[in-house]
Amino acid sequence: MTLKVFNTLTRQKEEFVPLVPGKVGMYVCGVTPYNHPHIGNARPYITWDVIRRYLEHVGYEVTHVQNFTDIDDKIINTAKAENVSWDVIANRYIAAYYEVMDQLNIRRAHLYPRVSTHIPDIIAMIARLEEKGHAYTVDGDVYYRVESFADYGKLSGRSLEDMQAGARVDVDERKQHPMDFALWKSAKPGEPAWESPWGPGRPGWHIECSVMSHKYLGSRFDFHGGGSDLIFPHHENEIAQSEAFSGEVPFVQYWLHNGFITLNEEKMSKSLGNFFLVKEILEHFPAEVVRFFVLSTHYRSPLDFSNERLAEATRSLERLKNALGNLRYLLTRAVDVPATAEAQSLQMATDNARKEFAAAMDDDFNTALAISVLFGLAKEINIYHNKVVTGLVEAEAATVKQVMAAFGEMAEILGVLSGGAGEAASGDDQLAVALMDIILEIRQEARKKKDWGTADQIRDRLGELGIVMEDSPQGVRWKKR
RNA sequence: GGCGGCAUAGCCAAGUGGUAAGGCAGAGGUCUGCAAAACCUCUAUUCCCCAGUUCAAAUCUGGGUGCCGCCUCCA
Repeated sequence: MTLKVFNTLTRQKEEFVPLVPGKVGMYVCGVTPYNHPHIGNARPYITWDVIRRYLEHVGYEVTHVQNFTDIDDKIINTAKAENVSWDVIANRYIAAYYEVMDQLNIRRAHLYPRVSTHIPDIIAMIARLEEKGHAYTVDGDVYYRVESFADYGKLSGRSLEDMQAGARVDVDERKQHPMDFALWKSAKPGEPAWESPWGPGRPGWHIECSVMSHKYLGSRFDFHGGGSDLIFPHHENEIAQSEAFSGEVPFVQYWLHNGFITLNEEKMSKSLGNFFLVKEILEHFPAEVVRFFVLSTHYRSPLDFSNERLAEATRSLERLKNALGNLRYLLTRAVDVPATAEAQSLQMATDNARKEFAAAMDDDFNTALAISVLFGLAKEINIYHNKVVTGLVEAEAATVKQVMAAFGEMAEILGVLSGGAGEAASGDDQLAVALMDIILEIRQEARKKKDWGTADQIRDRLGELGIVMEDSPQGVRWKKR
């Protein structure tokens, strides 16, 4: 099985070959921390988290770098409005970023470089670009000369002529070409500024990613990702900067871009004002459901957000949770007996699921298909569980453990159904379990006496607390919703 | 105007040449004090429309329609 990824640069799926065997370098464009992240912001990070988990699962040593654009107009404006320093805003929303992304079970990147701590590196790269004739200075501003880079437009598939024709913005007359973009912006009064050979100022937007990816991943690396709105101009400009700077081509082996989250079929964005903050969503839905919802569609497809869809994802995920619950139950009942035909059949289904799951992920990280594999395995688990519960067969320990391991492994790659493998109860849980035992005992006695009123009252009241009761011929089981 | 993407059942969604995965919702059944969960069965002769290529097309080609995105800060 070989991993294939869709490369935006070539517009086709390509076999993944790492630059250095066994290692992967990935750079993911991070946020500008001037506000709380919305669900659209979260999509790329969930996506790249799963990509990283899968790459690590198949044995790569991954270095994941993700920046924070902590110097920017929007941050400066927000700071002005609140009458605080820019770094207060940046730090506040970086903390907010970590908080919700942690809740979403997104593994932290290895490095989170910030613009403000890389000014000397940025100045050095701009100076070098100027030396090589790719940049020019006008009144303390430094611009990248797009006409000096022959491949300009190769990522977004447009030529400089096309773009001139479609230009909708007022062109700065001082620029040599309308598409020339700022590498260094001279400081206006009251703005945060750093000393430079061109006078006090701050970096333009695009240069940071070229600088930081180069510094931490080298002049060439494997993956670069972000939302598809970054293709132009941000990533196009990065290519122009990085390749002109190092002379090494291509700077990035595989460009991967995720589709947008939409709201009523329209792109969700802060500038349009149609967004849901992650922290608000997490007040109403478990983080796991949000993750599952995002992964239930291929990362390149648009994904329409709504409460209805999240509710649907909740019910859908419930099915997998129930199967996992059944598997845990089987584990408590499992005995060392020779594998029955039923156990062998489950083993086979598990082996197949593993293979199909890997095949799905190998095909450009098709999580939607991978999830369907999990549903297929859940059904097999439930069938076996039914046979055990009805006393048809005994739960065979080796098989059950094997299924648990496989199910846990797949769930772990997706980052859902945490605690996939049998986990020990914590102190609080043990107390809860003991209390539940007592309550269930009382209820069972009531049921024996056909005192349905009491039995149902207990079930209803616990139901209000989110505890679901399931009666079966073998006794009662309960779970938290 | 330029560039790119998408259109599959009530809803969501996989599927890039071999005869429509999966989930949600719905119907019937098994189990059950009732419920829940689970299992079984059913729910698209058909993949926006038209034409073409092919033994064979949801999948390829051409045309049309509709929707979305980028070209300006944006994940």
